[in-house]
Amino acid sequence: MSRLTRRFFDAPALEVAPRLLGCTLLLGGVGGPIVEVEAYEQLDPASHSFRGPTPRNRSMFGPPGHAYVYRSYGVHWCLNLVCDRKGAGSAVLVRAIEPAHGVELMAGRRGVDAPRLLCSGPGRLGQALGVGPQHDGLRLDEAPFELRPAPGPVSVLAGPRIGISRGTERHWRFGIAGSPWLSRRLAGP
DNA sequence: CCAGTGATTCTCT
DNA sequence: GAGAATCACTGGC
Repeated sequence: MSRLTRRFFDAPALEVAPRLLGCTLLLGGVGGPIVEVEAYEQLDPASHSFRGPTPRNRSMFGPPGHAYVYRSYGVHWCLNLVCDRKGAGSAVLVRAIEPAHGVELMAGRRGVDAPRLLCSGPGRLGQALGVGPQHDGLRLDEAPFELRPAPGPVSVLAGPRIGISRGTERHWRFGIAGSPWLSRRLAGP
């Protein structure tokens, strides 16, 4: 793990999540700027790590700067970026990116052409980038992953996380204000 | 709005 | 080990 990547992710997911917005995420050269994320911490009833390590979530308890990939609803592969020091059970769910690189490949994998339907949502994004169980636990600073810093500051909005039944009072979903690529709109200030 | 989807995890024997 | 509930979603009504 490179020093830079280690330092970037060695913080609670709640801190790392907004800093990821605007950073370009690629898998096999396919991807684009991250526009929407959610933070999950261990002391968080909505988090997979809430009840401690299990076979599925073990990557969440591994070193920061690695991927945690899980299968959702028996269908979708969703991508998380592990944060904080070893054992913290802290990660950021990547919910949406702007389809910028490999758009044709994304469209082929997704079976749709509409750009809005390629990467807007964690399941869609996983399918578009070709995320699978083979990526669970991989480092984010080497192939097939690539993570580039944001070119400049972005305007961040926060709101409740999507699709959870507990921990809904925590407004730990973050998105770039006004981005047309969000999976759902975020309320303004 | 709600059905499909199948692994994961909890609870009770 | 078996039965049941839950689920960080999507797509089609």
